[in-house]
Formats: sequence, structure tokens, C-alpha cells
Amino acid sequence: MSEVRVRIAPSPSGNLHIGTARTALFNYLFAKKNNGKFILRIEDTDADRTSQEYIDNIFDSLKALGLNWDEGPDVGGPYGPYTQSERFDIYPKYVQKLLDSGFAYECFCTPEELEQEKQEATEAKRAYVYSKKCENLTEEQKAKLRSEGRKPAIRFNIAKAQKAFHDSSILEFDDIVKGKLHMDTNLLGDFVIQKSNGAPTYNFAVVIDDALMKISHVIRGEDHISNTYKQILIFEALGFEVPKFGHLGMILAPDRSKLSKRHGATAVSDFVKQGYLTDALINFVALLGWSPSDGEEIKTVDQIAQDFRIGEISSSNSIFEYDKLKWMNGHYIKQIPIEQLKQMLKPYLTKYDLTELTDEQYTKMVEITREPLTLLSDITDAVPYFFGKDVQIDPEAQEKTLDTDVAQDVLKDFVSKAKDWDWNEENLHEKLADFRAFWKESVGIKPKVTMWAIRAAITGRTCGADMVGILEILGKEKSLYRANKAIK
RNA sequence: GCCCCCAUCGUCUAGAGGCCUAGGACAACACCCUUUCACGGUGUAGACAGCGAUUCGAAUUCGCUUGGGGGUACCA
Repeated sequence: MSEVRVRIAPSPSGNLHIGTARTALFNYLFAKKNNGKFILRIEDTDADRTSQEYIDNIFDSLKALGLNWDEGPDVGGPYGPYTQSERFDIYPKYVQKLLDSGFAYECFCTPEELEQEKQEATEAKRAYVYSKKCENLTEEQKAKLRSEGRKPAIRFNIAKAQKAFHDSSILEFDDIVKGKLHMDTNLLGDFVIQKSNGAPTYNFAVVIDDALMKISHVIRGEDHISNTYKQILIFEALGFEVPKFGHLGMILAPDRSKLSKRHGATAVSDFVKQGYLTDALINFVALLGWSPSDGEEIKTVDQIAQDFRIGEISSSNSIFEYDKLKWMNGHYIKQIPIEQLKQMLKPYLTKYDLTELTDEQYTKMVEITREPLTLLSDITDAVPYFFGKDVQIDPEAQEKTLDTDVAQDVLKDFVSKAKDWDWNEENLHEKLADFRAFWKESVGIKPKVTMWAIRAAITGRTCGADMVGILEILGKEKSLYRANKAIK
């Protein structure tokens, strides 16, 4: 196997799933580590479930994650086209080859007949495998069936292929992440490679595409293990070189079921919409199964690629825990340069009138409110008090803070003193410190209680950004107006 | 039902026979810092699924059981 060529082959029946993104990442890392090529192929053989919107979403998400492909539907490449539906004229040739060599045969069974077989198997508590009743149809029988208007599907002859290339019915292969895997091919059943409508099935199309695109390593989810045996046999029957396979554990939701919509976001674009950063997403997902040799978990894709060894990926399933993703996202948000962050936050501030603030004030606001953000979207609820003349007072802040005698006294004092203060950061910082000290020394009020009164009056809540910064952004007039209004 | 895969703290994992009285990260809890929330810092608690076997010695090897996941389509 000379050149490393790997691929990600999503089917556009939905937006790019986070699990697919992880598979794409591991393929990408493997390619980068081995100076290979990373290829994108769209598997849209099932026209009913495919849509252009999903295809666009897959492209955009992969790009946003930084997983750029060397060959694909848009950029082309030497082995295109890279969209399965545009390759339909390629497959029949190989079906015919299999038919000619006896590794495949026509099957005229109707869906009803097949259903019947399955039912009988279930009732007899037997594992269902296709009966092969069409395997040895004579030409006359076929012609008769055809004249009745029946269109045949083409089935692959498992036993024949297995016998031709292997000693026993056990098929074994060496998985690059899981090690030796095996299966008794008698249990597989002759599967359809071409539907009666002429379209290739998944298991057939992948083999042809992987072979023609010279894919050297197939790295995918372990839900494909059972397909691998079928695929190996097709590779062999067609005389293609069999690629190496690697199967990754699945990503499960916290309740150990399949990660699905009801658990929250599942598509990369959903996460982004919710305020997750693609850098955090890709970093987090890399840690599901892979771990850095130096123990440092925060890493860029390039750094991970240096350290990546496919054989060291954990082969067990892993649970997608949002907590750690959030922590990591917060970590990444802290590293974004302020100017960039200002732009990134804007989509989450549409309910406010940003023109109320000068650019300088907006910068300041972002500076003092960014610290506790774990999601970009957290900004929405963190800043309402920077806008409008009046502020909405939180009921609890009203009751537990503003309604107390201490708070009322503090506020009266604040208003009378602050009206003479110079309203700039340095001075406010100093004056506020003096103000706290005064209340502590003369009346014995804790600094934080003093600040709570002011904070509640001006922001309507008892927690939030740095008070000096808030006062500065709001300005003297608005600040004192709100303070006055809170006094009974 | 049948087949396949997997199994270390709640979660992600380190660990490839003695370095393990099992290490780290997130979450939890406590304390410190502090004008609040948070950040940060310091600690605490928390796991080798069970049973057998191999071995002087097992989280690490083997078998069984249990548990979880996947597959069993003219879906991909």
C-alpha cells in the first residue's frame, strides 16, 4: 500500500452529525500523520432521503471544523466524480462482471416472498438468512419471471466467494484499531448489490468507490463491522486490492442510547448555533477515544495530528458528556482576541439596540462580561442592564437586597456622594473603594453587601460584571437615575 | 432469537505482569483569592463489573458469567 488515502463518506440525509465529524477527524488526522490524502465523498444513493441543503451543511460544517479535504465533489480530483449519484453509470459494469464470474445472481423474489421467509425464520426462532432460492434458476425460469413483469435484483453469492478465497467459512481481518475480527460467513446471507430499480446498494457502491478511488484505509464507526465482511468478499471477487479497515467505538448519549435530537444538539451546526466554538468541538471530540501523550488536553488539530497513532485509539464506546465540552468551550472563548469576540457575539445580541453604545463602550462591555461565558450565547442574558434607561429588577434582588434598610441607606449615601464624582474608571475605582471602606468602618457593613445594594439598583441583579466598568459604560446620568429610582 | 464488538472513578481517559496503597482532566464538595457571579489557586471524595484459571506476582494474560453497544433491509 503505497500512498495513504482515506475518506469520509457521509450520506446527506441530515446535517453533519457530531459522530460523523469525529470519524472525519480521525480520518483527517491519520492522513495528516502519514502524509496522505483526505477525501470527501457524498453517498446519496438513496435519493428519497437526500437533499441539497444537507449537502451544503456537510460541506460548511467540515470546513468550519478545519477538516479540509484534498479531493471531493467541489474541488474534484483524479478519481471523480465524488458524488455517488453521479457515478451510477459506473456500477453496472461491475455488477455484470460479478454476474459473469458467477459471484452474483439474479433474484426475482418479491418483497412479500422475502417477508414470508423472514417471518418463518422468526417463528422457528432461527436466524434469518436468504434462502438462495433464486441461485440456480434456469434461463427458461428467468425468462418466464421476466415476462410476468418481474424485475430482478442482483444478489452477491457469499458462499461462493468465501470458498474461492478462503479455507473455511470463517472470514478474518486485522482491524487497525480493534485487532483481529472474525465472522462466520454462513450467517451473512446473500445480500442485494443492485436493487430491482437498477440502483446499487450501499455495500456494493462503497466497495466500487473505495477501490476506484484507491482508498488505502477505511476508518469508520463500528456499526460497519458486519458490513466489512461483505465488502471484503466483493473486493476479492472483483480482484481489487482489499484496503485496511479500522473501526471506531460509537458516541453515546449520557443515557447510553444513541446520541439523538432529544439529548440536545447532535449536528455540528446545531452546536455552533448554540454558541459552541468549532475549535472546542473538534478538540473535545478528539478526546473521545484518543488521549495526548503529554497529558495536555487543549490542542489544535495540527498538534493532535503530530501525536496521533491510530492503533492507540480506544476501541470502546464513549459517552458524550456536555459538561466537559462546555468547560473546554469556555476555555477557548477566553483566548479569542477582543475584536474578534466582539464580532462573534453580535449574533447573540440582536435583541438589544447596539447603537446605544459607542464602539468603545461595546468593547468595554465585552471585556467585562466575557469571563464567565461558557457558550457564546450566554452573552444574551448577561448584558440586558447595559441597554435602555430603566432596568428590570429581578424579584429576588428586590426582596432580598433592595427592600432591606441597609440597602436603602447605602443607596441614599451613594447617590449623594456619587453626584460629585468624576466619572472615569480610575476615579470610580478609588471612590468605590473608599465608599466600601466607609460603610465597613462606620457601620460594619460587609463590602459585598454594600456593593450588592448598588449593583441591584443599577443592574437589577446581584451578580454580574465588574461594577466600575458597568458604571463607566452606563455613564453618570443613567447610573444615578437608576440608583435614585431604587430608593423608596 | 442469532451474530459481532466492548468493559479502570459519575464522564473522558493513563495504564501493554512487578514502577499501581491505580495517575490526569471534566463534573461534585471544601477552602483561599475577591465588589457579586465567574476565573484562578489549594485540597477532599471517587474506579480496576463478578467468578475462576495461569503466575512467585494480574487492572494488565486466558475462560465463563453479567452488563452495555452494534448488526441482522431491494437504508446508508
